Amino acid sequence: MAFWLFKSEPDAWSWDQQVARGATGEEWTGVRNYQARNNMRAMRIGDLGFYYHSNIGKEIVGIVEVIRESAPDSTADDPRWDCVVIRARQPLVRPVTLEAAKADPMLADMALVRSSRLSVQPVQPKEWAHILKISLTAL
DNA sequence: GCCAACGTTGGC
DNA sequence: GCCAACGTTGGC
Repeated sequence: MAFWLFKSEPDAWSWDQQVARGATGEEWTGVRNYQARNNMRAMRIGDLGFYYHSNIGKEIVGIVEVIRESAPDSTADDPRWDCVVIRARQPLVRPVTLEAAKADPMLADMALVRSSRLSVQPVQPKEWAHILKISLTAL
């Protein structure tokens, strides 16, 4: 199983909206970047991802699960774009901010920290575990 | 609101 | 196939 990170501006589609979709999940539409799309194509059902709020909050707020593998994006007029479906699993015990991630040497190589604008990123298992740990110990 | 970083487009 | 122009993202 692999780990990922999905960025979303809460103004456009927030964690709360994602949660409200329940087990049905939500098609992760709108990605028009090859790298991000390729990351989605590499996803398998059951893979987990962090849900990151960009612009407002700038923090990882929850965990999502891939429930459908990549298929044509219904909002795209070009067949080269496709996307997965994700559902909310659970909120983080406490959000992990970009600031906290940047300050943590363990996360220095994380795509998010390296100021990548990539909207769908891979997360290393060590990074995944470490962020979960921060989320718990930040209390 | 600014702007740096970066991806994409299109003319040549 | 190069590269300038342009658009977008997202932190600050």
